Amino acid sequence: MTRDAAGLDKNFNHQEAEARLYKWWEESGFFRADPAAPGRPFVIVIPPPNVTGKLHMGHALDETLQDILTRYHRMCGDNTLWLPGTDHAGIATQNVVERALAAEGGSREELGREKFVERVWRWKNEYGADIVHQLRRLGASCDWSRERFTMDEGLSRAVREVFVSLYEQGLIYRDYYIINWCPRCRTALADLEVEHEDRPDHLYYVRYPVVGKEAVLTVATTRPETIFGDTAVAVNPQDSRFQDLIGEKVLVPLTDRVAPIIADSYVDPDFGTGALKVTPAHDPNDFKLGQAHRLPSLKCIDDDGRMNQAAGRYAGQDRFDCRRNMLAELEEGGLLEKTEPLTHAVGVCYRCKTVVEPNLSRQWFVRTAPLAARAARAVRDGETAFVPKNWEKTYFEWLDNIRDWCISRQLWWGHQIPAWHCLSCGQTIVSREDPLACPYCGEDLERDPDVLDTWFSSALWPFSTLGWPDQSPDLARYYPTTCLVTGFDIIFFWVARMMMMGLHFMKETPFRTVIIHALVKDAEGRKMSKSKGNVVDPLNIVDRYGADAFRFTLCSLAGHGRDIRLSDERVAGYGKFVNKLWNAAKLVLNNLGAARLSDGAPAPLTLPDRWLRSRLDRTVRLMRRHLDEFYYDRLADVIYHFVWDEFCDWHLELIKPMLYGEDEAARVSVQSNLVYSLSVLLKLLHPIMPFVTEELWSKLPGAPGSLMLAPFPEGDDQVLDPAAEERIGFLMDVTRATRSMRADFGLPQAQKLAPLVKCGEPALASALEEYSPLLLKLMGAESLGLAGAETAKPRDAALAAFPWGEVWLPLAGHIDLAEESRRLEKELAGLGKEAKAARAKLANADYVNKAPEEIVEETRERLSAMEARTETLKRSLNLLREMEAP
RNA sequence: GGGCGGUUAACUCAGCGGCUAGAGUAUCAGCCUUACAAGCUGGGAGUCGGGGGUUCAAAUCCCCCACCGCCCACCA
Repeated sequence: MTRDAAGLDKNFNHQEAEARLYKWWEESGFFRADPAAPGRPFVIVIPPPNVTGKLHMGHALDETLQDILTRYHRMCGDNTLWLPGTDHAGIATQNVVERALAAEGGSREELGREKFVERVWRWKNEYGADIVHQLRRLGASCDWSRERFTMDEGLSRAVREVFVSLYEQGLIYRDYYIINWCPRCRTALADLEVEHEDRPDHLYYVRYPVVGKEAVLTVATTRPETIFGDTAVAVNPQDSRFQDLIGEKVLVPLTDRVAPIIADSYVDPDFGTGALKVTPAHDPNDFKLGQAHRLPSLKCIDDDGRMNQAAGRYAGQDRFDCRRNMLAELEEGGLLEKTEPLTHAVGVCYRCKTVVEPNLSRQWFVRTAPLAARAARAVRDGETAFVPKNWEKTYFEWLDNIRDWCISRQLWWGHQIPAWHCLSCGQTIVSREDPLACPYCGEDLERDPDVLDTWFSSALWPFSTLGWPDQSPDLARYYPTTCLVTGFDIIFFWVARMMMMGLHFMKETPFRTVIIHALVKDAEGRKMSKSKGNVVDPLNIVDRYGADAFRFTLCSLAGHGRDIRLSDERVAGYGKFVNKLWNAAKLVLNNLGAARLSDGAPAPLTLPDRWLRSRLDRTVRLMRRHLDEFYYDRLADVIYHFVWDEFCDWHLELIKPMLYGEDEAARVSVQSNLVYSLSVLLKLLHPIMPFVTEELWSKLPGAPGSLMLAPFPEGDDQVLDPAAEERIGFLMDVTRATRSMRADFGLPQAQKLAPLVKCGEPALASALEEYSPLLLKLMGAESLGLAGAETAKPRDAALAAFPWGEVWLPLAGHIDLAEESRRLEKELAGLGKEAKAARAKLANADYVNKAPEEIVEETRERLSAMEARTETLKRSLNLLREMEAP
């Protein structure tokens, strides 16, 4: 590829530059944080991706938003740390390795616990790094020297310390309870880990003969197989239909057991038959009823989802096979009254979608009430704020209704619970150090086989990664963290639990701001999923359009909504933006003369330069505001339009004549402003588009070191220049009016024009005189004249009216009178409508009296300007009519 | 059952009490103007989901309705 004088290729070669620049940044240690360094801390801990994961759009969005903040604050001179890492993802990872084993014809049971865990570690070390390397492709400026893993030694120590402390404080306990059980994963699940899906199903009406009476009690159930675990039938005590049956007994169908008929107000008389079968071992509600009425619990389904001995001859059958088979038997025996279709919510495992089986078992729980109350209070008191704020309601909703958290999992991959059970005396020991023998009786101990919920260790992430429980320098300097950036799907799973643990153990909120972003959907708004085949691979986008274009796209889409629709066209559009920037820089860099950035900020001399500096300053302020308030979409919008519209379309075009001209003083002034303003643009863009900006920075004469470490621009009242903005605004009006009239009259580009401007304001008129040469090319004009106050508009000239005056375009021989009349009439009509509305407002006494003074004043000014323009247009139109008339 | 969003141009979205409701894409017309045709210039395009209310003023605030989506939930 050919390079120009400034050393720039024709286009930005993102493939080559991204790899090279990232390597340079990383090797130079630019990402590394130093707790001993000065500066206000700015800290983000990454939401750790699962080691099993491949980088998907959700990560890409999440990491991009974090990197934008990180790079911005690093440039602001803050002591910035973005701490990366991965999560061991208990069930997910175990599933992956089990599948691999199965493919080899093995199983984890065959291998045994120790060997299996070794095998998972090998898998993790081999493949777990994938996602971490993929993050680098996006330009993520994480401090890789601090990378952590939820099962590394330090974090494991933190987990153990937390478990033991909570146990000692009575906030962790072990008990029999009905929990959600996944028969496929063969583990308990927390309530949160159960997803509810509406599925079409059936309601079966089953007859329970009443013992010693002719009566039959019919019960409606969706799960007839649990009949084998029935230990009562319940009715509502108010229900007149069943008064004489309360206290009697029924024969449980297909068994030889009898069960009492009990009364409880929980039963809804209007559902089904008003009678409810009670299976305390396999239904949470029934479990409660069982406790209240001291009913026995009878399990009829085993941990693998098969019926047990309680199911008699159905023992060993899968629960759903059993259902089918027993229904046939009920039918035959005349015990099935009827079957109705029913759609209801079925709980399924969030990992494998298997229908969960509520199951009575002994598990470990966290007593959440006190922790949750504190976590809610921290947000109510403003110690932590959500952005956007409305997510706080969701957060409160969950915390205020929280139930105890089941944390034990019957898996092998994870943090094994530090509890030992004495085989002899039955005591349980929970300890920081592995005990050798039972402290109560001296006999042998057996370690509790269960591991902890993956989210238990993630809950500690903001402080465990910084060295806790040790009082490390990192912990002292970087806790609490500043921002947490994540999707709303894990507010409960993760955010709320980090709040609980952080507040409990660190006595301080884990982060000041929680930035909740939308979820990335496909272009049609559908969730991306493998089964739908609509998954877009972020790395494929990066390959095709470059990380910068991709990041800019994600930034521009990251409004405060609920979902983000990613389309290829959008990314392609921002790819063009990268190209635009590249080319603008090429123009600048190839025409700088001797100007160097190290010469310092120039004193702006020419009007276009003063204008640009002023506009740039406003842009800097806006960018900072949007960055500080996390308005990513506005951030992208502001810089996009500044670069494209103001810098490229106007400034560069305005200064070209001076840049290429003979006047050396003007040229040098323009050049020094160019090198300076380009440098500011690159800084502003860098957090969003790190690669192309760094590459251009390296070509900027006199630009020191890496752009990553350059100071982010600040607003400067000295360069705000409203007068320059007004003058350039006026020159733009003239230019646009002329262009527009050319188009309206269909004049070819080759046709040179000679517009005249009539302007009563001396300051503007003098700007026109001075800078009209710069405009000629933009308008395709050969001359641009200033009409004196007494000059009348030539009869054959087209007209454009402005608050400051008029633009006339003499069109001898070209003017189409009818066309010009149409133009003016259209303009007048629009103006008339607007003026009418303004007049109506001002005629309204209520408006004049009640609206704020400045609003009313503004309306008055607008109206008088409109009236002046209307007059001008009318005069011109009358003139035309006279000419048209024979 | 409870809660939260959304409905604005052909498409994707922004605006959330006060300039003639904006942008990108798409579209139409004219241009290869020595940074960029991945470009330049000009234009067209919207009863802001429906209905009611509050207000001097409503896309914006309140109520009702319709449709779409999401989350939470132990009615079998």
